[in-house]
Amino acid sequence: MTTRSARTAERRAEILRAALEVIAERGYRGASLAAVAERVGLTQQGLLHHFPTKEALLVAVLAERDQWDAVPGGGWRLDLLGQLVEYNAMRPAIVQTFSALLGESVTEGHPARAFFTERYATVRASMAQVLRAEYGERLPSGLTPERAAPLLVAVMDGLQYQWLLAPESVDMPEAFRDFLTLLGEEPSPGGN
Amino acid sequence: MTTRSARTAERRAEILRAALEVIAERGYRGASLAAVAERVGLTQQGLLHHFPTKEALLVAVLAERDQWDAVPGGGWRLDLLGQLVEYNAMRPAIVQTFSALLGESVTEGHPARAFFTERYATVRASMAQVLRAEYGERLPSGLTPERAAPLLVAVMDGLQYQWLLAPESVDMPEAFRDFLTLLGEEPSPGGN
DNA sequence: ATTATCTATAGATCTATAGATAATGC
DNA sequence: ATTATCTATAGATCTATAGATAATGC
Repeated sequence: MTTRSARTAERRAEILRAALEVIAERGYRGASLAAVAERVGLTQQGLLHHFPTKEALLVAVLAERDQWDAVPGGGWRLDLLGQLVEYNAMRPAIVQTFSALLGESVTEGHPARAFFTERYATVRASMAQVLRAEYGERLPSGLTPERAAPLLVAVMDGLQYQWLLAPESVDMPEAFRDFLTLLGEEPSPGGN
Repeated sequence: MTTRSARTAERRAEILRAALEVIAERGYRGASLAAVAERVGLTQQGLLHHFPTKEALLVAVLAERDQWDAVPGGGWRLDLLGQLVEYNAMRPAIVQTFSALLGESVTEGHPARAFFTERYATVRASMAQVLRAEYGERLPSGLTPERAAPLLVAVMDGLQYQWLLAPESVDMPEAFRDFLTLLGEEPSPGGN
């Protein structure tokens, strides 16, 4: 890696960071190239030197996320998911970016649609594996890992929206732990 | 109600229907007044006679939804929620409109933000009441109705996104019933 | 009279392309 | 030589306002 390409990589990283912020604030459709460029001290045309189209910029943002989510060594363990949610609760900008993109992605012809469709298929399969590793073929509730996985994913996403809209009212990590309890633990024997 | 205002009301209803469709396809930021107008056979300026600004049109769409959700006679019962989800599974356009709007609403200065913030506070409180009516102060899992309510809401929203992105892969009503099982039923005694 | 709708248009944006200039690395 | 960045600009949109005309109801 020459000095030159290292600088390019650095510049691209700056641009991606700025794009992430602007998308969090305005969504992808509302994020103008000029706004992203301004945040890194470039003109809009200067930015287009690094990413030839707006869509290429989005794809790069999404690709970075994918890398970010991949856990070295293979899979998640169930008890680490709670920590992931705690980590997310400290990074509202990232959560907001991807919540906004997910929302937009269900509209027709959105450039992130294929990304999210594939991603959710992968994440459901991966969560099913995590649940199987923890509980075997049946969770305590009787659900199979494949049936429980979409619920696990749905709770994570749904809580993010509620939390973004009312962070003081929704304790996202606590709520997620509650869900894990629901999935795996018996009612406390002394309960009413 | 005079004939005149009845016609006006009809026209407004047509416009709202068209706006719902266009928002489902493009989101609010991507929905142009011209596209909505064209769908009802009006010019963009003709549309603005009925709704003076784009934001006023959005507010009217949201207000209609509120009315639509309100259950006559007060509250939901837990077993009716499953039917609501089944009904939604037959109306992808409406689900898509509100999923797109929810996603956009977390961005800054979005005109639907206050609506969703208030709505979720209300819906959480309402779901807590439903759960209390069904289970009393503790669900079988030991959770209080107030702790379980955000999870119930999160599952409904999260499943909608997964279903919109992959309707063949995600059986939304079934998944929601699974969640109700998780909330309320003991593991089958004969389970492993 | 009032309501509904249209034509014309101002004033902002937005993405992307063309082509020039400055900076960097061999 | 190549890379980074800029100025200039084409070509589409978009929202909203102004003011005219057509249709409707008293």
